[in-house]
Amino acid sequence: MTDSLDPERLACWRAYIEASQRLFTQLEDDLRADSELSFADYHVLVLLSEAPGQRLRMGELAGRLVFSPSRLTYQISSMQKRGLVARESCPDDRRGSEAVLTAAGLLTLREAAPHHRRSARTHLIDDLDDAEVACLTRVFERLGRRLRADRDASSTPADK
Amino acid sequence: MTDSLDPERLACWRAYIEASQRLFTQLEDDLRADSELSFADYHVLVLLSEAPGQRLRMGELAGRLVFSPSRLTYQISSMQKRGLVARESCPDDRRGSEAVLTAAGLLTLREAAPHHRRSARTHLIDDLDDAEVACLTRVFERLGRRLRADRDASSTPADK
DNA sequence: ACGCTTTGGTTCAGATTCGAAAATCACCGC
DNA sequence: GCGGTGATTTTCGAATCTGAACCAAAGCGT
Repeated sequence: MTDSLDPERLACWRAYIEASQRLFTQLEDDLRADSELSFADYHVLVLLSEAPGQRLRMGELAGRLVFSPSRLTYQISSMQKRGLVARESCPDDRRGSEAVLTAAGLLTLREAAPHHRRSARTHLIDDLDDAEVACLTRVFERLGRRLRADRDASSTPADK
Repeated sequence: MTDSLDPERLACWRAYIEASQRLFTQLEDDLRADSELSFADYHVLVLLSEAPGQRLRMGELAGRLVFSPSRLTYQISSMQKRGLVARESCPDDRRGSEAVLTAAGLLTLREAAPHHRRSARTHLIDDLDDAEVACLTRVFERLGRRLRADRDASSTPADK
């Protein structure tokens, strides 16, 4: 009762949820249509390609992808089988390992990128005016920061 | 090259993708923490509870949930096992069947709703000012309409 | 009424995902 | 240096999801 949403905000919430789910599935479909990559595959390739040395620790990658640890293991194994990434054990910390982008992976990414960008643009980006871009950026960067903080806080219960 | 995104829009895109993924997983976790429902379960219950007669055709449900047909079958079967919904064959069209909300399902929904609303509010909604709500609503309703239209168009290739 | 195509749903096999427990190694104080 | 504690990743089993094949009923033309 006391915590019901007013109609405007309820409509906002629902529109966001539904459209986002549609958009994510559409992006998946597009990506699979003109490359051999899933959205997750693509995202991994992008992150690695931008990382120094084109390599990242598993934990770091999982954090940025918002993947559970076990999902990341499966994901990387799958990409490893297809030759897109390699797994190397970390020199500094022998507990950890890191994913490294291969030449084939980079090539695949360069191949897929234009298609994906086009897909992102036609489905959402080109349809936004400057004010909307500014608004979305502000909202979602704030949201991302907060959710990241929440997660860190709950994993580190250094409270009180 | 010619289709690269300017930095503002790239940042916008990435912030949206990452924050949304975080938000969706957070909502799942919250929901599971204080009820026995997944986000999909909850969504099904909401749609049924608002439908006339608290019943919906499978196809209709699949369309609104953005689920593949087989996924919906699985989803409903699972909820049926738990007594949240019942399956009845449609009188008008004997091919079809419809999902009906049970008393237990309605009760479960009423139980879970306040928690979920609270979660939606603390993670996103309460953090938005009125202008942002208006902006998001406008953007995502437009996006939803367009994606729905795209999908209908591709399934009905009544072109030319 | 009879074939043919289409539509609404399900089933099945296989791929993907998750959570929990285990394995591996690092770090710290003694 | 040794045992305890913590961090990082993998393994394992169960749950979920997908696409393709399938079935039964409806629609349509003849």
